[in-house]
Amino acid sequence: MMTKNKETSQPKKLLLGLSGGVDSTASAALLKAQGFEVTAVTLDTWQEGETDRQRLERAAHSAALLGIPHIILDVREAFYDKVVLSFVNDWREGLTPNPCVMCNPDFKFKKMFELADKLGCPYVATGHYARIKQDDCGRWLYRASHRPQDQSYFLYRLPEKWLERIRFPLGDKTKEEARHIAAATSDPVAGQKDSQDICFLGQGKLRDFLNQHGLEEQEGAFVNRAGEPIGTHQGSWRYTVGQRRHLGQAFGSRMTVLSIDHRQNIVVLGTEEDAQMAELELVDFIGSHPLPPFFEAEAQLRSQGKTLPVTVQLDDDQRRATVRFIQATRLSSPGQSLVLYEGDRVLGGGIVAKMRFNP
RNA sequence: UGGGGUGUAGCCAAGUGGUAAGGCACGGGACUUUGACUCCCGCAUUCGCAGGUUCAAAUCCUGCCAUCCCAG
Repeated sequence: MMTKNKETSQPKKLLLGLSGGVDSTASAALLKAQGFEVTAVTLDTWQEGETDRQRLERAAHSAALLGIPHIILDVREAFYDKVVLSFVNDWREGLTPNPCVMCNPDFKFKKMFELADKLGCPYVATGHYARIKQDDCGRWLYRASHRPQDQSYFLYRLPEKWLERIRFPLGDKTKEEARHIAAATSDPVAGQKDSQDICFLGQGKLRDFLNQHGLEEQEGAFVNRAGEPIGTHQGSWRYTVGQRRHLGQAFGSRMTVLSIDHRQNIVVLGTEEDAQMAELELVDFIGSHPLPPFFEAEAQLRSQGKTLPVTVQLDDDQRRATVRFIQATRLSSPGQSLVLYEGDRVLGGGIVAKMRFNP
């Protein structure tokens, strides 16, 4: 059922990222109903396993049902170079990267804009749950209307110049609404599960993946904060800062990974009290717009994480920031992102570099 | 060898006559476009071994074994 919008004199050409999942399919239907001349693109990013083939087929199927042109873009090599390799390299350097945060600006949207320009599409859209608003300063990324759906955390690194051309049709929708809309288009898509781990891991587990990519595992020492050995670990790559389960060894009580030294293959463990941090340093900071050198904000260390009141001290070049938590909070991990909000508005964010624990 | 202590699941550990807490580890699931975190479920027919007392024993008795400490 397609109601052509009469008011829309010229169709607005738009390139939509169609993954074959619920959200992008619903987006396609919505955008079409809004009078956009939609072309769908599915990025073929990975080669392993059946699941990805099925995903491409579902996307093609949905596009056909909606009667919109569909392009499958083979970007496997670029994806590997840009996203996968830097992911592995980050791990090698002792970081715990968030591939989605980097993939969006550095790869996914980038590729889509390239194609959009080639096709002469002024607009680019995805099924992300986020909004974009404009004020005197320009455009800002906002949280989705429905907080449980909000994915702005993953998008904070999108440059402002792109926001003008981006449309997020699901920004004010709930997951249920999206599911209904998708169901009206394509049953098999609507039945898809939401959950997703790192998209390029396939069936395998993260540790196996890292292993296959050259991060060998070697037994080493668990040490306490004093540096005294208290156990044996299976290889520092198997752990991530903040982890406090599946350590592979019983210590009598819960222990948390406080830090990891991949060079010396040492994993430092502490108690839950040891794992509280009051302050951290961000690098690769990106502000949505120029920000004052010192300000208050709310911070999130995770997409669906708690909102934590903080003060932010920016360096002169606005590339680094010191974030102080009003209340000490459980540690994050180097390589993860901290995103700053003012209400629903995304102020910016950066990559966690150093954390200061409680004495 | 003599004296003392201890032996409960992979680890730690409650439980001293009434029919095996808990934590960690492990397995499974939920949550989730990141790693984690969190949540749920499962996990000793059996308490070093062998006898004995008792309606009833991991808990009492006897013997043996193992292990730790002290003793020159």
